[in-house]
Amino acid sequence: MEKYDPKAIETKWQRVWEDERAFYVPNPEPGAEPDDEFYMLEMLPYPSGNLHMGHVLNYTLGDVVTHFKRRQGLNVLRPMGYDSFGLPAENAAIKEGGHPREITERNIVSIERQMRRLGWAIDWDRVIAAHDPAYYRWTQWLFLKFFEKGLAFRKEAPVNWCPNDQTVLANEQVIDGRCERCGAEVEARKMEQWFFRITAYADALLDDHALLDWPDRTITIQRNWIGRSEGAELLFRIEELDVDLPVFTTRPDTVFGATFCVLAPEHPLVDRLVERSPNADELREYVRRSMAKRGEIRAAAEEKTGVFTGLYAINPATDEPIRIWVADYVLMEYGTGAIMAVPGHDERDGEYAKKFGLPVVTVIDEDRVLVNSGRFDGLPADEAKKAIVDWLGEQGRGRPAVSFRLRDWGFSRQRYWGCPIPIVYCEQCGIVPVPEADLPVLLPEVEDYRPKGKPPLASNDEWLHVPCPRCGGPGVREADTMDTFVDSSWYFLRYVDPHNDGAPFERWLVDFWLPVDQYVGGIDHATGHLLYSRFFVKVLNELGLLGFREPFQRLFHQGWVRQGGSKMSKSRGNVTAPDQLADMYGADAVRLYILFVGPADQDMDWTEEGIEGIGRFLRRLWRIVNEAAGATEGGDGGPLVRKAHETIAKVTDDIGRRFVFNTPIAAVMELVNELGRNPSAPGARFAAEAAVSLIQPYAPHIAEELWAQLGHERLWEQPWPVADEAQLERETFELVIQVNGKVRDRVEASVEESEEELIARAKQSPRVQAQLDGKEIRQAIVVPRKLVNLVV
RNA sequence: GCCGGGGUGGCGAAACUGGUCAUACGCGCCUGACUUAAAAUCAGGUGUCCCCGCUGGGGGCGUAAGGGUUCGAGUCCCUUCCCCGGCACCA
Repeated sequence: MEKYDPKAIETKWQRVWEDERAFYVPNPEPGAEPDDEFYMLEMLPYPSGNLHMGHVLNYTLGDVVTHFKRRQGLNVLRPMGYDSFGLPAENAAIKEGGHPREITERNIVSIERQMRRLGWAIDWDRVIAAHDPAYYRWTQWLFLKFFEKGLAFRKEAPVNWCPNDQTVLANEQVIDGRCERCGAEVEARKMEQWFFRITAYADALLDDHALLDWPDRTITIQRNWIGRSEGAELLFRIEELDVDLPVFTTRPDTVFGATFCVLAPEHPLVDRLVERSPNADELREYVRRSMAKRGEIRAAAEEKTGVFTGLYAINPATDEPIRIWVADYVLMEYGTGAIMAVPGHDERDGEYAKKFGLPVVTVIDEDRVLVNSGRFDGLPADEAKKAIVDWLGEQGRGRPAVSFRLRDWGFSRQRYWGCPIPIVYCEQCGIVPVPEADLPVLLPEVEDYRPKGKPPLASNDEWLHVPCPRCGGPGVREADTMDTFVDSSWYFLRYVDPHNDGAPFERWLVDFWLPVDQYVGGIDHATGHLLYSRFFVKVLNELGLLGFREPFQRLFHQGWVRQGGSKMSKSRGNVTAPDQLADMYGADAVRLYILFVGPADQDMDWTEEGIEGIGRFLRRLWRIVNEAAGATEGGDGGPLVRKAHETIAKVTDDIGRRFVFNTPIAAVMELVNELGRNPSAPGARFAAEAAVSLIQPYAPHIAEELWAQLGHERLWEQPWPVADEAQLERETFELVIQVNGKVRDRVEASVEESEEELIARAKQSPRVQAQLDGKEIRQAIVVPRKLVNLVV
């Protein structure tokens, strides 16, 4: 028997698979109907130079499912790509020199080598990269479709502005309110930006959760993020301005208790209020200061602030004049940017009223019934909501309304390394889309990636100034780039048709493969990528580009693999990179270990303690299977054969139904241990074959080699084993005998025995008799094929 | 504060719909075999307390804490404590 040499075996089989194109998946012939196709997808990596253990967990898990489903006879699409635009490469270029493209492409080469080293079954013909013009051409094309529909648009919105670097910062670049690079305090600034109108899909995004087989917590996170609130919009008349001020409330039942109104400092009516206000100077100063503060700073304020405008609005329920205030605890982004304040029943309003000495009226008593509410007195609060809105509605002073917390998706980035936005600004024509025929708008070369008050792309004058596509007059290109989440909102569609240069994808191909049958990725994308992609698919569906409404049918979140910071890794020194670990123990050991160490959906602190044990297991497997290879075929029945069938059933159920990945490994270990104890028992060969076959999705290299030593070929395409029900059937079982719920004895019993016979046997047990000690048996519970419980 | 997830041996964790002395599988540790020795490998042991006629056998207690439901609870219900994650002036 040769020694187990993981490196040699792994190189050998990886070459065989590549030569045979074992895991390349051709597209169907046109007209093919979806039947046995299965789309397995893991979130694509950002190509940093190195794989980390989180990647290894993510992609090994996907790999196990891929092999499992393939061997169950499904046609499995399992592609890979790179989310290759984005800040890290750009920051590296700024810091160390070089071009973000060179850095990115070097990293892609490196990360792909590491992926191949781990032996993942990937269709490398379908690789895509966000920064490849052949890809981002279609990102731009899709943008144009959204633009035509009015779903991509420009509007003014507050952004993070670093006064020192003269640039807009992404939220991720603001650390504790300061610029991550220079440390200057970041300001809020209003700028015109590009947005996707995701808010128009808020209800669809909520409703279609019903179509998904997703974890509850993810759906809950999305639901909270979208934040649908039902209530009413009520009109508070401001006579001095001759306008009706609309306010949104979820508590129209408390309108009789609305004793003042508050406007956000950004509210469009504020300017007009200032004009009329006796407090104009104070008000103007307050508005100026609040608007320079970012939202988080405002939210963190310990005490509420605000200024009385000196003007009044009419409460539509009481017809009483109430004071109008401007205060920054009211947010312009939510509802109408103005509220009716009900200090008696809203904590925040109450706090405010207390500070400024404003009147407080209680309108709901302890029985949740209305008081001080005129004709509505005595009505239960939940009934009053509708009644009051109806009543105000009849007078034209209110209507039912729904408010969302979800905001439109701002995707302008004043950065270099991203997808250019295909727009030209023309003095005559305004915002003009670049014609489809002129795509892609290639990312221009620039001298300096640092944004200096204008986006880096704008520093290339030659690129920036182009004739207007519509009138031919002087035009200026959009110099912002797109958020990288745009790139990743449709990549899963491109995989099915990655080389198409006439369209982003063929509709029949996406309709054939999608929705994704199993998606695997981190839960950190719950309110980002997973929401954006759903939005994209809904829009593309409406555009007739595809025939489904949801991209990801089933979703699984792998846990976080934490590294560093923990006691363990500090005391143990540096953490080894996955490919180094593969060189030390073999790829199979790394793959097994990351899945064996705990449940895949649970966070873990990375430790290398224990990978030795996997190494031992693989060497033992190698030895024991080699020995069993000499055993004769056949051997029906017997404990070893039964154990093998039980293991087949367990592993199949765990991966297929329960979607758990650590316990199948333990089950195969048990089988191998049993086989090791009985190397020449009947069925040894069968047990060895089962063990090898079952471990193949986890450790495909050693499995393939051992399969060959067992005299077979091409395990990767062998049908997944099926447990023989007949072999699982038992004639006898171990009867557990309990007295008052405590196990007292266990005896062998036949499955044929009746309840009475089992009870009789229980009573006969000497150990039971000792417990009974002459006491009267009041009841006997029998669980068929399991136990008898005697109650005394 | 709100929402979600979780607390099981020295450690990572099993126990899937309440039903086989809870702790499978692995790590670590202990003992033994092989060896001049060590490593590797192999075999055995490893919750806790107690009892006995003590190379064996028996019993009590144990799944964050307390209570409940049940013939039977790690699993279901209630209360409390702790940890992790998300959201957080959203009217």
